[in-house]
Amino acid sequence: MLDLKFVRENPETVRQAMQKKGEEADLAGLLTSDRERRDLLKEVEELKQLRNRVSREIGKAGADSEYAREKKLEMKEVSARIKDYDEKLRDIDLQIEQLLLNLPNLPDPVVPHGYDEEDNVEIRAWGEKPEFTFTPLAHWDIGDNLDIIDVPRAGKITGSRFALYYGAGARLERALFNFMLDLHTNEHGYREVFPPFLVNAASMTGTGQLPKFAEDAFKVENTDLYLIPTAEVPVTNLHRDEILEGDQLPLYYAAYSACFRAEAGAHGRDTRGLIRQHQFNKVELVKFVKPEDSMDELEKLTRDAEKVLQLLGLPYRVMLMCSGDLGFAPAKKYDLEVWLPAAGTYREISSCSNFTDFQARRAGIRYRPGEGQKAQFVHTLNGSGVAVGRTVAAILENNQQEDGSVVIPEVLRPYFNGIDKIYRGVVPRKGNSGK
RNA sequence: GGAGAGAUGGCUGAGUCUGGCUGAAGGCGCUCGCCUGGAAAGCGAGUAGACGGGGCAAAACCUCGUCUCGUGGGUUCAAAUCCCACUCUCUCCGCCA
Repeated sequence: MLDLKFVRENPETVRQAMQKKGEEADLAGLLTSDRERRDLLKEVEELKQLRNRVSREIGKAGADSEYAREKKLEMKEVSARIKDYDEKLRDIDLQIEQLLLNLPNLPDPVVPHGYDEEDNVEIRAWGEKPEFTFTPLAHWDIGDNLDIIDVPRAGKITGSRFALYYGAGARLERALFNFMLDLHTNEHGYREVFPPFLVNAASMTGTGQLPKFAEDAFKVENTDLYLIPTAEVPVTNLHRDEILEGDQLPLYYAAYSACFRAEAGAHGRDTRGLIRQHQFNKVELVKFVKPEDSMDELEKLTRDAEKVLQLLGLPYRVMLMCSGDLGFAPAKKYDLEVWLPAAGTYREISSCSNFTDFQARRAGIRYRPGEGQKAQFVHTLNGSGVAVGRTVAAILENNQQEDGSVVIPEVLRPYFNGIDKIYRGVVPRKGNSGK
């Protein structure tokens, strides 16, 4: 959310930002309502001042005094008018709130102008794309051949865009999020959080999923609760409506969670495999920082996410999102894209964003820079560290061997009792060397 | 699910029965000052937020006003205080992984 005062004083800046991002919102309506609100406010406050003053005087003069009898009728009238104004004001406040919640964040000046993913800028790339002496299979075929991923039965149990894992596949999923959490908590200084997977509407509004993107979320019937689309939502809302002390910052959190997305509007896209599921696992990194540090913190956060892919030996590139692909809430965003050899493309596996004070203002997350100083909004950041399902896909595809087996990345082997390969029928239990 | 208790500032805690300069006593904490070689103790002063108007080029800040005692409504000239609904927390019982 943008500051209403800022919007009032810089409408042209806001208009340009919307245009750059390709977002639509009723800016003119907002400015009109704001003007109307301030006019109303002035009138009603004058009436309230009058009523307050007279009420005090009635109290002093005594409720049965001549003065009281005379003024009571008059004030009854005033109260009725106040009530009338207050109702109008409440309507317009609500209107302003909604309009404001639908204004996108301002893009950072360094964000390149562009319209879609074609205009994103590659910042750096890492790793060697594997060379195959055979035609590499897609991960869904590998998973099927190894009997570790079962899509048909997940479809029977639940529906499309779900998968279930067996044996080494399930172990791989679990090994990955354990590895990621271990890395970020042990090496990168994040505090582990295990959050609720259901959140209320206020939390969804705080991070920006609501009201604009309601159709992307699963809502639990007969409740106010939503399945989280990312751990970003519960973790960022940890400090909703709080004032943090300046010396507490920066705060780093790492959270594993399942993520649930309706994928409305993605019909027919990525229908096969693990790339686009209604439910997937992810380790999310969330930071609360001082405004002046947030751009540096975004760089560090991105590096922390990259480290996961580096240790897993997965080739990837870092893309700076152009204005048109930036999205609603971020001011600046990097995507990490992992190499998927079967399709011969890079696919997004992590998204690292600086939201500046956009979420903080929505969620009321502030900090006190120093003793006696006025509280101001923190900057929030988050990034996937990283999406687990897509990592499984990337490992299966990049590490596949001609005999159909898949080499387990070195750093994951401790989670596999030392087994170094997944092949059909392998059981990663203790004492099984995998030979 | 049944029964009961509660929600007040950064924290703690009065005020609610008996409505009226109470945005709210006291304590703790914090800030500044005095004291001290320095510190503790002691003493003095200060210490909520949001919104709108005015001062200011603007921020900080100053000033005036309005709102806020879980949330929303009602009664009243006037509500932390009375009435209703809801939310949340705690205790006991039941059920349950």
